[in-house]
Amino acid sequence: MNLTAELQWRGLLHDIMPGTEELLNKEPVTGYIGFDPTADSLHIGNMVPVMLLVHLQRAGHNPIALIGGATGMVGDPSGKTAERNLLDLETLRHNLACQEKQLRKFLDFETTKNPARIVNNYDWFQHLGFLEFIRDVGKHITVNYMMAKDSVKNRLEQGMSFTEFSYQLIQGFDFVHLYRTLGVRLQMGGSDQWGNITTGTELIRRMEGGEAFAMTAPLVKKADGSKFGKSEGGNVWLDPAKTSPYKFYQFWLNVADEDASKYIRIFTLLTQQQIEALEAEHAQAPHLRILQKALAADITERVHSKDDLEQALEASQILFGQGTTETLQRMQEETFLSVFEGIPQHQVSKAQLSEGIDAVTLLSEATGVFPSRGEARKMIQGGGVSINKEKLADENQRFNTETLLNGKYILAQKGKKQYFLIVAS
RNA sequence: GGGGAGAUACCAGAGUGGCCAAAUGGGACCGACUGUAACUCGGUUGAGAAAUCUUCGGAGGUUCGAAUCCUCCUCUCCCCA
Repeated sequence: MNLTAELQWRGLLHDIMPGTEELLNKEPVTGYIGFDPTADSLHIGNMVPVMLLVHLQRAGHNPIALIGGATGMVGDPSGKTAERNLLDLETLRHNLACQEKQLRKFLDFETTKNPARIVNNYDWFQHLGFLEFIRDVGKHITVNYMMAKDSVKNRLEQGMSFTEFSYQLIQGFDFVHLYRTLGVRLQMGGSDQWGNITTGTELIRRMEGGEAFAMTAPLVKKADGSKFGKSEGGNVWLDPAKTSPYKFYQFWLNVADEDASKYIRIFTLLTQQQIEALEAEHAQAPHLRILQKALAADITERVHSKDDLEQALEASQILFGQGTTETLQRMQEETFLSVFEGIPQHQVSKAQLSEGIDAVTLLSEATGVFPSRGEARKMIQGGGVSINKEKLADENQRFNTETLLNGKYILAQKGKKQYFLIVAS
């Protein structure tokens, strides 16, 4: 199956420039996608462009991931309703390094045939002077053309700085530079990047008399129309320090059926046959969440590791399976810790505990699980709190060292899904 | 440069001297149902056991009493030039 057909059935194809498909079918093409260093980790939304590169490489083409050391200094106005804050250089550099490390996990840099590459546009922008740039690049694009882009048009009312206005030229010149130096003829990205990408192909036509192509993936949304990639705590990050593998796994496990079908196509490399088989199986017994489990397992293993996946599975089993106070008590400390590695931890002093402590104080003042006593009390009264998997009926119930699992831990639970580990020390 | 409108809790948005810890909607969290769903329904959403205390852009003031009135400051938006 060729690349465009593959992307098509996976729901990864939104817009494609005429001639792109023909080019891809004819010869190996070098294509790139830019990543914006706004944070020190990629999040799952960034996995869409990552998958585009993965598919590009699997189809025998040459993928390049561009990290935006220069573009990150300016700030992409696409999809933004207000002017962005600039990042300082140090943050930027740190973010770039972190993202690069993550990108390396998904692409094959070792193959001799069509190895992936990473480039940083700061490398070619740092020595390019402003006069030189507006003379050599800016001369080829009219302000009228630039204003017609949605990213600019949408901001005309509220205003936008010259800095952000010029963003598309910077990104457009990346394309020119890569066209010249590495023979890049394709740029991909999210659908919000279409405007920036076409400024690039336009520049290539005018500056080089060359032809370059574009392809974008749709913006991923949830079935209910809300934004994809957020969980209670905010973004779902690839960095295990920001989103633990357990939480990461749980995020995917909890997606709606409709979304699971969609996401498994987008984020995994399972074949159409495999996916359809899973869907058929899922339809037989939706409560087993076959699709969600397959999706969560596949992506957790690829983003983190097999070990991380196994621990996430084990933790999920204990937390949501038949886990009782007894099973918790029987667990070895080592297993216990590895299972609960990803959940938030709070400290309590052993001395305080051995004197005996009531539930409200334990969960608020002593540990900070709840920000105030009132909130802890209300939640307990509402039947929303469990200790060591046992529902707390009385806010005045007292605890002491007897409560500790393995002589050290208390497992607190707010609602069904939010766990907190209280460590006595 | 001229004229006008406004700033209220996570967001939107009422309230224009006491009955206001502040309507209503959304969001968030909890509960019931369920598939660790969706839908629906119920509860909670400044702190405190309570008395009470701290909140309505900021600083002062008037008043027995201020989100509400006055003064100054900061910021935002709209219209005209």
